[in-house]
Amino acid sequence: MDISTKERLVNEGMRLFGEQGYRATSINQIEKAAGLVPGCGALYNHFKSKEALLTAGIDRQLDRRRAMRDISALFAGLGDLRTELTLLCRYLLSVLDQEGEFLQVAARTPAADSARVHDAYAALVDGLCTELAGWLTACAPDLAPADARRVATLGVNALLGKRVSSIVFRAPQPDIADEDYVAEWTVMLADRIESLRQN
Amino acid sequence: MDISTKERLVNEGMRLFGEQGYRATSINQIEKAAGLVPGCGALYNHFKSKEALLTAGIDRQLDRRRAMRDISALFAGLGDLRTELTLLCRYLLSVLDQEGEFLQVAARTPAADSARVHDAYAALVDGLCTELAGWLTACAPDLAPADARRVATLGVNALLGKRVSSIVFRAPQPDIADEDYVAEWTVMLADRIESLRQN
Amino acid sequence: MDISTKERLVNEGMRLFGEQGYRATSINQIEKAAGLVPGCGALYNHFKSKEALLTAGIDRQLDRRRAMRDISALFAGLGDLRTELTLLCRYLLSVLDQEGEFLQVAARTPAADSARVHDAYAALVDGLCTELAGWLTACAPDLAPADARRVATLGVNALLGKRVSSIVFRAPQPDIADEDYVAEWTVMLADRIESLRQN
Amino acid sequence: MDISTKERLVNEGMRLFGEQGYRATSINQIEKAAGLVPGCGALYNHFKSKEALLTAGIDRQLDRRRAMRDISALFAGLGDLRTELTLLCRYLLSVLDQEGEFLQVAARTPAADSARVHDAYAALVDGLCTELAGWLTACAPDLAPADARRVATLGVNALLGKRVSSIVFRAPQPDIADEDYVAEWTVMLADRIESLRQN
DNA sequence: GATGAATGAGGTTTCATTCAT
DNA sequence: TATGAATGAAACCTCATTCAT
Repeated sequence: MDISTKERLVNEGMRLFGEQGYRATSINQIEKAAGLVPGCGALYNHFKSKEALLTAGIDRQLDRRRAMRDISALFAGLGDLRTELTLLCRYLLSVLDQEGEFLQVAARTPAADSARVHDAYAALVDGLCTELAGWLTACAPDLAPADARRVATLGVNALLGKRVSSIVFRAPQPDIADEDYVAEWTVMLADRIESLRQN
Repeated sequence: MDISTKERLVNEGMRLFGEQGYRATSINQIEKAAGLVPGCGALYNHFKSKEALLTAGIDRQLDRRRAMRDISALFAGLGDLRTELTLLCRYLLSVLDQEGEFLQVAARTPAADSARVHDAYAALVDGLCTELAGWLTACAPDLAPADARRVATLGVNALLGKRVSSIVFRAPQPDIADEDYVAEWTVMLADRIESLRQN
Repeated sequence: MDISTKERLVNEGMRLFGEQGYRATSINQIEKAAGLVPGCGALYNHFKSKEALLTAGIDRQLDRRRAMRDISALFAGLGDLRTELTLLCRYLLSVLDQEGEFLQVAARTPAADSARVHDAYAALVDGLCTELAGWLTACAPDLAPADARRVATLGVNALLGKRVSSIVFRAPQPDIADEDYVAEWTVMLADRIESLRQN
Repeated sequence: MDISTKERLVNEGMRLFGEQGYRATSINQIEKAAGLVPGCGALYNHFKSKEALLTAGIDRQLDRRRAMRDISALFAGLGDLRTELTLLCRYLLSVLDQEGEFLQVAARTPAADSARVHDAYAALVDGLCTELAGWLTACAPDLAPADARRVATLGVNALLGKRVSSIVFRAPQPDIADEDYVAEWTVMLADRIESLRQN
């Protein structure tokens, strides 16, 4: 029920890193947000340094991601390509949404400040592409691996671009509803896969 | 050959803002990079404040963008949908590459620091979508505007996602060459448009 | 014996503000004078800003003044007008001497820097005039209030002018000893009051 | 008709020194107020340094004061002590008003910044006391010089206190009109002088 | 005589961190 | 575990002054 001080520090730290960037966020701000008296370095009772807090936040995000992995396997075998693609698209979007805070942090934290952040980003995107490619292959076994990979990458990027716009750049694309976007995405990928299978 | 101090300040400022973020970049760094003695506030002979330098940089980027606009009109009328789409895709990627520094700055500058930055981002993406949608409509006049917009947004996002990954998150997707990506993008959009025209 | 850092900061701050003026006094100077390492912003552990330090100093002065108030009541009822006036004159001078540091600060701090300082000054002088006028009335009940006020104001100003010269402008009037000045002041006011009573 | 740049610099410099203090006033402010482009050091075409400008301003004030001196001689010989004292009181007040800007500068400029300022202040007050004492002696030749000096000093201080309150501390004493103050001052000094003559 | 640019010094304030309590 | 205080470094920015034009 009670949430520990350490956890609160990670929560507020990641939130503020996402909003303002790592360098632009002061330890005072984090302490204040976590309900501690700012300026007293209470954070140092829980983390060795500011960077250690960031690392802990990233690691927590990686853990969460690992826990979510392979949920997409549940969607397989429904038989209908379009239905499965729709579910998968929604799944990918929800992953990106869950990673929204992390995406912000990664975007606002230059590689010089934390290599780990950028490794985690690369792993995230690569993981999603691999996941989607694997699913495409599972669902259309006669697809060439390179083809699957190419289509999957484009599919992931199309979703990533949309979410990055709204989450990182805070510029949502309000003229197109998520529903319609998912539908369009599904059609394009399904058509393309069917077209590739025929060759 | 001669490049004015003011221009050098904008150049180096935007470069550093892109690399490190606005807040994380110090005026000393910018002055040093521009060949001035740091710590003397020489920057303030040219700009009222750090934020004014950022604003000048954004405005310069907006000017450059305006100058590039409508070049895509040159590609129209080649007759072959796939050829035109290929050119257009390359054009969009080159625009994003030219805006790379700006994308970095925008990603690393929270809205609280500069609303103008985020307005410029929204204008950029919206402009590209509008441009692409307009081109699709010109090339397939029987396309419903909403359809064109949807396809265009997805197309732009697919490119944006790719470039943001490499430019902002410094996580290129090296397993797929740009050429192949362009080809895939072209095929998917062309197929989709042709499919939409038949209805 | 022990005097807290916060108190030391107020002490030294007010002393330096008095000597040099508020704007001309740097926080480094104050920190150094208070025995802290300058340039580290140690002052900010105790005060929100430079202005907060000034405000604290003014408030402390106001407190001290309140504590001194109405001591003059002790002098009343001696029966002899001249004796009482002499005591009162010495009292007023001692108040001004105690407020010497504050007078310096007020003189050297333009209203734009701190309205509170100038309010405090007005309250001080007005308080002294009121106090003296009240005493005159108590000691010569048939005096018209306006007459008492006028005489009191002139009496206070005559002392204020002398002390401001020496304290604020550092130009003492060494040709006349304080004792003689007090005597002259007493005679002039006593004569005037007696003259006013007869009408 | 045209007022030279140099003169404008002295005018605006003294005005700003009076309002804000010497240290708190920047050369940029003075240049801007004088209609020059700030930050270009145009002031240095006319004065060797900021302090030289202050010195020039003080010297100009001293010149003006010298030009006014001995005007009081005009009032002598009217025969009526009270009439002459009234005129003299008005004269002294007008001198203080004319020196208002200088009084501000002197109050806000610590001695460390300019010894000349404080010498000028001492000379001003001493001059006024001497002038008044001389006039008292001229008008009542049987007055002991020490008596005259004492009364004169008190008289000058009573006016100085009033004007310093309003000019330097910006705390006018609005409950008593200048007219009434002059009348009270006249009566008190006249009574006192007459009383001294009888002994 | 006026200006744009440069510079060393220093202004107020914030920051990450440490330490005694 | 939390806090108040201290500190070195560095942030943004201003200042007085100089110099070439």
